[in-house]
Amino acid sequence: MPEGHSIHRLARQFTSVFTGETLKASSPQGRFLEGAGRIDGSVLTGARAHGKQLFLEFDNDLVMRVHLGLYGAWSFGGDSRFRGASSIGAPRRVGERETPNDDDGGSSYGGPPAPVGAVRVRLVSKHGWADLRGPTACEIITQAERDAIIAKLGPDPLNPDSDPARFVARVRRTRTAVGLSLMNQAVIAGVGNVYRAEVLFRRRVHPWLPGVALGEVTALALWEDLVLLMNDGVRAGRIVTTTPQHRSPGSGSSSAVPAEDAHYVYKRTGLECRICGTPVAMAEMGARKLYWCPYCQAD
DNA sequence: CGGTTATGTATAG
DNA sequence: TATACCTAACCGC
Repeated sequence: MPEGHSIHRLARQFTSVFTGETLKASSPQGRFLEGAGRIDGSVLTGARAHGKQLFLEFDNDLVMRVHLGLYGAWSFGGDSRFRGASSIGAPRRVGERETPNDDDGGSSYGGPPAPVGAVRVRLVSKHGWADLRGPTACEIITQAERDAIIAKLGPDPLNPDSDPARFVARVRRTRTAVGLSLMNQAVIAGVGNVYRAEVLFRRRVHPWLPGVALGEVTALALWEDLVLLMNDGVRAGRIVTTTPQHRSPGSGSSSAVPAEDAHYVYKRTGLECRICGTPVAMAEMGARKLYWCPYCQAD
């Protein structure tokens, strides 16, 4: 999936290319005909993200809520305003970055192409288009319903208004393993399986440590590191958690780091830890694969 | 071409 | 805990 950084990139993309535009909405796949009809012809007034939830807001006071789930993705195309990422969502390879727009970048735009694959929703302005495939959730809701959904989520490290103390108190109140709480969107919103494994490694926290045994300083350090990592993810369009001294020489900005150098432990089972050389371990936690270094993250 | 896999979550039992 | 959801890339045959 798309962890929180991808959803915030989408909010930014929709804000920059579609806000203020009248949108034609359709469902080529046919599974969102009614919902598309309720926003068809409306003006997008804004887009925002909280955790992995994307909210597109329209001038008829309706809100389109999208959750990409495990394999949802948006693709974009259009005139020169649409230059940049043409696809944001489910990555298909480790360390993958978003696919660049291979359009010629000219100002010509003759309308969207024939839909390819199962397009749940297609939004079209006079400048470009957006296609949504494979979301786990896509629905039209009211602003009150949107507020209720956000209220149930924990603080989002990518939201500057988030209160770190809420996360610190919540994670330390329960005996639940820290590795599980990081995946609980009611505890902290936007963290997924990659950021979970990587931030625990970077802060040298044993994944099975009960929350009550996590020090306040360490809990805050997890939060602060996620703020750093996820904001970098928003900038780069991919998850890179390694620092330059732990990568092969020569790679510059995080967007240029080779995929095999992007992570410390995620999907590196059996490979040597970049710090100590111990083979990286893997186990199931919360029905997801968890990766960690048994030496650097000893309990 | 079929089986596997995935950065996720809801629901059933 | 298990399964369903439902999409596309990758891998081995």
